[in-house]
Amino acid sequence: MKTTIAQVASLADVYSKDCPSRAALELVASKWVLLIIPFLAAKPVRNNELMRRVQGISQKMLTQTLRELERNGLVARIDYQSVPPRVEYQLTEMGRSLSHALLPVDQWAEKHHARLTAARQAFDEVNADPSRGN
Amino acid sequence: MKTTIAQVASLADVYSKDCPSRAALELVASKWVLLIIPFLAAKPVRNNELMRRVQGISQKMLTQTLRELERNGLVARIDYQSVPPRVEYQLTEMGRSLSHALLPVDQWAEKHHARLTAARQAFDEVNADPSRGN
DNA sequence: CGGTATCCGGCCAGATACTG
DNA sequence: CAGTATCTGGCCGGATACCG
Repeated sequence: MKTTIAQVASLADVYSKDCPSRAALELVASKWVLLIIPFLAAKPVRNNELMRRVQGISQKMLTQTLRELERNGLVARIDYQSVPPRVEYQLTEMGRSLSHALLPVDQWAEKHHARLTAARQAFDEVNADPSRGN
Repeated sequence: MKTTIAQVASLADVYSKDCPSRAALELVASKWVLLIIPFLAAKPVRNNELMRRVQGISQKMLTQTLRELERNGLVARIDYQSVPPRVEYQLTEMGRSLSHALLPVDQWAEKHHARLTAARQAFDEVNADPSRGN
């Protein structure tokens, strides 16, 4: 698997300022989307479990993200109309196709984060504030 | 190619609030990174060409994004020290591995944007502001 | 050409309180 | 349990002007 010039050349729309595919890209360019979509790929999940498993997300951001994903047809919201309330979120078919694209990104982050940190530290050391003078 | 439960279960760190891999994910969760990294995969590119091809980006955001990618070891900045100035940006090996993960996301956006738009319009119609009352 | 520096409005997102 | 409503500070990013 190698990125070829032909593959990149095949991309055109996303580089166009006003193409709707740019909007699609911006929808996906979100850390919460990057976490939630692959998480839903395993099984339908309730609001509460997402709150616990996607650490650091607030109820507000969770609802907001899920709503936006539902609005764009990526996630289906299943309300069981029961008491106490029970709501499940699951991927649509289009959502599943997205999870196939996003999972490798998450895996990449887990695999390379140590090298990123090392590179960052090296860079910051070389470019340390010269006004301190040493 | 199908996303399995095992694959998602293999992800752990990114869902942890304080793991560095979360920071790695947030670095990538940017529309400009999503556009610039795959674009550099084809060949080394100059600042000026990026400005023209990545439509809508400002000089400020371009420099800021490239600097952050360079800092994290994903992009190398080649300054030819010539007059007039000539600077090229190219992917490092780690940057190339990232482009392999990001290209499918861009392709997904181009392929599905029409369905996203359609879903959004349908959703907004059903959930139209009820206070208007009809 | 390839950047910096500075200003500033707008929206993002956290905190908090409340609801069916 | 699964949300909504409201307030607010912070920072993101566009616009503009300047520099080697």
